[in-house]
Amino acid sequence: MTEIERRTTRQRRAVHDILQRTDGFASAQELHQRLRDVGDKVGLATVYRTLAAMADDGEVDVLRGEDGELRYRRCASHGHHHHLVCRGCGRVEEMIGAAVETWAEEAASRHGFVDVLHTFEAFGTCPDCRERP
Amino acid sequence: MTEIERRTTRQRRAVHDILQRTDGFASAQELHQRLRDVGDKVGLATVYRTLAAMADDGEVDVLRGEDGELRYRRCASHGHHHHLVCRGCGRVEEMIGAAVETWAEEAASRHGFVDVLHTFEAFGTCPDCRERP
DNA sequence: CTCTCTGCAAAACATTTGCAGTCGG
DNA sequence: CCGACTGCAAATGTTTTGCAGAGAG
Repeated sequence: MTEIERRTTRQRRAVHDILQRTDGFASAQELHQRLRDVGDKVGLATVYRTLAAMADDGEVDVLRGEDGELRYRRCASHGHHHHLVCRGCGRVEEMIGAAVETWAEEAASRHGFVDVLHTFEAFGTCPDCRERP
Repeated sequence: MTEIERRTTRQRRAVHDILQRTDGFASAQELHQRLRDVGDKVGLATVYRTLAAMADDGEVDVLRGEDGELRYRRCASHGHHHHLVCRGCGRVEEMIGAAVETWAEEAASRHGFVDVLHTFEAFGTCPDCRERP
């Protein structure tokens, strides 16, 4: 799946563009719908394949929502960081904290684990959505 | 879904028991299979419904595997904690650290978010599995 | 008795895959 | 031209749901 030649196609560009115009995370389904709304006809399967490829190449961030759905986002800050996602509007705040990283690494090595990757996601209600539920 | 009366049935007990005899996390599918192996006939749907109810009542820990599958475990330590799961054998180590909690809460309130829940999962390779890949 | 629980089959969903046709380089 | 890319439909795999009957209290 990795290190394969990628061609530049209309649909590839379309997915890339829609991702560029989208703040926060969006699922493949949502992106497909959004493309459809804009008039770009791209097959759902292609959206999935393209996103998978982009994620593979590290061009997009991926996270799994509370419901298990995969969500993608244009990769802005390339460093390792985590997210605070609003349940209501999907707005995303970034959380950067060396503390967690250190803690995770320390705990991992204490148990002798290697190749450890971790995910941290926080879901809550943002100020705006709190006012009008 | 919450605060509903729960009845004590054979299948309820069966699920509870199998969970009790299982170390680490297991998916609903796995538990259902295990029940079948033991001779306890319980419908798959019932396993799902029961696990959901138990999770709802805080009787079991729930975590979503890397593949998005939900996995359940008998709730040992009732406090809030996180997991270090071995990709190879599924072995689970618990990680307790006030630091993360504090950090998460602090970050959440800094952004004005409320009702914030967070998940942290670490996946790696344990010492045993490292030796024989 | 009453109301929750169960089983089974069907449905709902997100995601993947097989294939024949398309098209970038 | 060649092989990667696409669309569509069909397949997967997990989780949910509808409904009639069973059983706990």
